Amino acid sequence: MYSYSHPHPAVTTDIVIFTILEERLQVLLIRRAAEPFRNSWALPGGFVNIDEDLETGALRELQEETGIRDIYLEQLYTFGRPDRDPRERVITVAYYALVPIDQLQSIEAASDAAALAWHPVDRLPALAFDHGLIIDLARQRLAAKLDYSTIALQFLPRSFSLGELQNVYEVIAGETIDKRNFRKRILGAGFLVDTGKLRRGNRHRPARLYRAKSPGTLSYIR
Amino acid sequence: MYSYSHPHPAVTTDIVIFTILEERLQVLLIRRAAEPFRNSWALPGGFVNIDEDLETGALRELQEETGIRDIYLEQLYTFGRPDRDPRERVITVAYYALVPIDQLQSIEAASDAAALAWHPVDRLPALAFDHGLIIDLARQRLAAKLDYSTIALQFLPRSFSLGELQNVYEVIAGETIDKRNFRKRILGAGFLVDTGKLRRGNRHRPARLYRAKSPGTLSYIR
DNA sequence: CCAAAAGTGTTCACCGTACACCCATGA
DNA sequence: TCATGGGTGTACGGTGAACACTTTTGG
Repeated sequence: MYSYSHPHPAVTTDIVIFTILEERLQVLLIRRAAEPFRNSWALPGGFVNIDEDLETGALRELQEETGIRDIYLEQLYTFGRPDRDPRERVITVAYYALVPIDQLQSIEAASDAAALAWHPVDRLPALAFDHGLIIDLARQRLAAKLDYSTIALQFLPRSFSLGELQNVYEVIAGETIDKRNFRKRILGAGFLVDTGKLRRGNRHRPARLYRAKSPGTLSYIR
Repeated sequence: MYSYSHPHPAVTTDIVIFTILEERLQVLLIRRAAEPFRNSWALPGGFVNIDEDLETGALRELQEETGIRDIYLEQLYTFGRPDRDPRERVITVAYYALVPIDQLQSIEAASDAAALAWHPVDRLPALAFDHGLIIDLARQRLAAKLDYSTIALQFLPRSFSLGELQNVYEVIAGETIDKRNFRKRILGAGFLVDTGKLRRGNRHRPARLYRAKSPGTLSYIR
């Protein structure tokens, strides 16, 4: 069954990095400096080291190319069409990651690439390889997970208002939600706790701040 | 980013092949003839050819090792811990497949391996590599998909009774279901059509036979 | 005082769940 | 005639959806 005689393909990880910026779901892309697809936009990613776990490799690429650390990361799907890279056989294990909106500044600071930019997922430029497919699948997965998990919390700082959380839902689902129903559903689910604090300083009524009951952990609903 | 200098890992596909047999969810395993894990049971699978799509490779392994063709196949997850194979770095793209109960006989006939056997998922023998983890994840995915898709139909012949379908649900979920509620829910979902035929020849009242409205296609509910 | 977001309840339709008996057949 | 699975309806509680006004603040 197993032998050493087979030619081995290259294996990479690519990461679809989402955030919410300017009321839109956006993806972090890197402009390619080399052929093929020179000057096209592409997902951050790269080769998996020979002694490195797949997820570790994805985290390393994330850190090296964008400076991002300690964020939610999940394996998405593995893409392996033989013709997806014109140079050699490259199989890519795609991941997706979510960046909290309060950590956006730190990205440009830490990354050596000035070629990084956020792009709204509904207005993507021409993309290298099959990265368009990958982003599309990631978007579907993210939208599906909104309904039955606490994944939306990964976009927000430790404490946040219900209005901010509702905004995350609306932007990803692409539709507005009734405020009263949303609050009933979210508070009824029981994974938020009231911090007792208020967000003041806006020119309107202050919002109660909540935090996740188990921060960092993904919970499932129903 | 991409270069030819990196050492490339081996890439395999492994397939968790499910069926329902003797009122139990079972997995098809192959007894290993070679080291490592000689004489342990393992998932069918093998190397991806260098010019072959991942799914094509999985289908080919399925055919070669078990004789099975034309069944439901879906990518599950990619496992890549550096130590998962003691010989060299092997990344495996795991798939799962569902064999209809009316195709079980054809398997032993077509496979050259007398070392193939069905094992109930809740009574598995010692398994090679991380194949225990893979089966466990596949089982979770299958159980989850029961609730929101028509995947259960993949275990049944073209036409089947509601009792047979209910049995599939019960065996996979591991719990009994109220018959009237089940029938209301399934028929209400609208993806079955009455064939008008009856299954006779048992020593009890004949059952109406149904078939999928779109056979082969997976539909989603809600 | 005004603009802007926060906060709050009720009604109704629908759906999942609990629950028990008769039917048709072959042996 | 009897054992076996097939087939059927109703009542109830919970949940998701629709819907509008008052509150609090900063400028």
